[in-house]
Amino acid sequence: MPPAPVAREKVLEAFATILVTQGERAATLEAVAAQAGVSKGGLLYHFASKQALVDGLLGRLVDLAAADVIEMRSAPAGPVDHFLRTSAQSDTDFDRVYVAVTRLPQDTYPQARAALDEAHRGWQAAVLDAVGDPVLARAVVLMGDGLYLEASRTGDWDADSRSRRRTDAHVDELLALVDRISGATGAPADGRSEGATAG
Amino acid sequence: MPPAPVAREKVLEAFATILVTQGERAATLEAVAAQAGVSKGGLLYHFASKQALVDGLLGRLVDLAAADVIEMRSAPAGPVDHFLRTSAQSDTDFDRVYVAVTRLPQDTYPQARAALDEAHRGWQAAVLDAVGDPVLARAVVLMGDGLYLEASRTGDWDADSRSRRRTDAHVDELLALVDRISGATGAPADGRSEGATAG
DNA sequence: GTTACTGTACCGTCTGGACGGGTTACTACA
DNA sequence: TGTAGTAACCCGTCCAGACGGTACAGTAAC
Repeated sequence: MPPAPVAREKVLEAFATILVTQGERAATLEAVAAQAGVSKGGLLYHFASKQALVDGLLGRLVDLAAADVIEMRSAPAGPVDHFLRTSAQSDTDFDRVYVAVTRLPQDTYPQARAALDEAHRGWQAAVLDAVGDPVLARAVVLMGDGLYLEASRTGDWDADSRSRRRTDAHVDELLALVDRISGATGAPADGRSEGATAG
Repeated sequence: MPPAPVAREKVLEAFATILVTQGERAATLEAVAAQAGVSKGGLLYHFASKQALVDGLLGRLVDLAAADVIEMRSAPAGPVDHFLRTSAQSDTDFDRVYVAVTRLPQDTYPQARAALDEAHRGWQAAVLDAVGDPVLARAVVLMGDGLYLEASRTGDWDADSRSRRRTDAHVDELLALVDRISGATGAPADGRSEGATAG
């Protein structure tokens, strides 16, 4: 086997990072290559065009989203806890890629919208199974999106998460709120959403 | 008085529209001028540089945000109703400008983050006054952001809002949910958030 | 005469993409 | 063991076009 294509992963990661921190404008092939520590020619070897680069990022998103839903459903503290807690983070691969795709123009890349919708369907279904009520499930998913947006505003995308604890406390309160509602509205189907909310 | 500077408004509106529909990349001076029906020279007459154009958009955002908070606080159905309902829309000036600024790279334009934060503070305060509970207020504002993100994904930015009714129904359910919680948690301070939620 | 533009022409820089190398890892055959 | 071949991986450079911005001459309303 020839040398493992290490550049491909690095390029995708760099693309997402630049999209999030500096925006679509700054995400040029050269800038991405430089961030990845790869030459421009090396980048173009793996992704023959910018469209191919975007497609690669979208593929990565659907993979990570599928993995995230599986992780959600088997999370010890329940899907809701896992979902909201990770939504508030900004230091994992998945968060970075998700927000990166959010920054892409949805009109120019219709597949970006499709990928985001697919991720949402997975979340929605998992949360619904946990809380029972469709309206509450929708509210939870919306709050998750709000947390993503908040995290993307607040920044901290490469710093070593100094403000994590503060954000986590806020999420704890939200989880407690969801627990109260879900307890009052109807019995949860299977998700143990009251496990580790640290009241 | 010489002819009113009508081009200035059109340029700002065009800038926001292109940012939302086609992204930061496509928002070149020439493209903005063309979308506004103005010559490039005419655009540069009002905004001497791209930075000035961005500043103009940010100024417009803070103005519209301030007006929106006032409108919220005097809305017949209460601040929460007004907030969530307008968050789900995508056909008003304010929504377009808000999402447009969201699309700007926050690292490159720090004032964009400041403007967005200012808007959030206004919303948060108004919602808090209405629902009483800080955690619930935070949840509502997060849901509003989620609705903005959803609207920016779903599109409908220049179509004449065919799917408005469907979206509105979903918001009705969310408002009913918020009413139930706010009733159970504590008495609202002054906002009549149970007025027109169409239960 | 000032304000509010239109229109064209131009400059320096950056961008996506093409292209021609070059290195590494593995296989084929003797 | 040697050695030739192949293919995946990656580098560095080049170019036409687009970009932000400048300049300037002209037009029309007030």
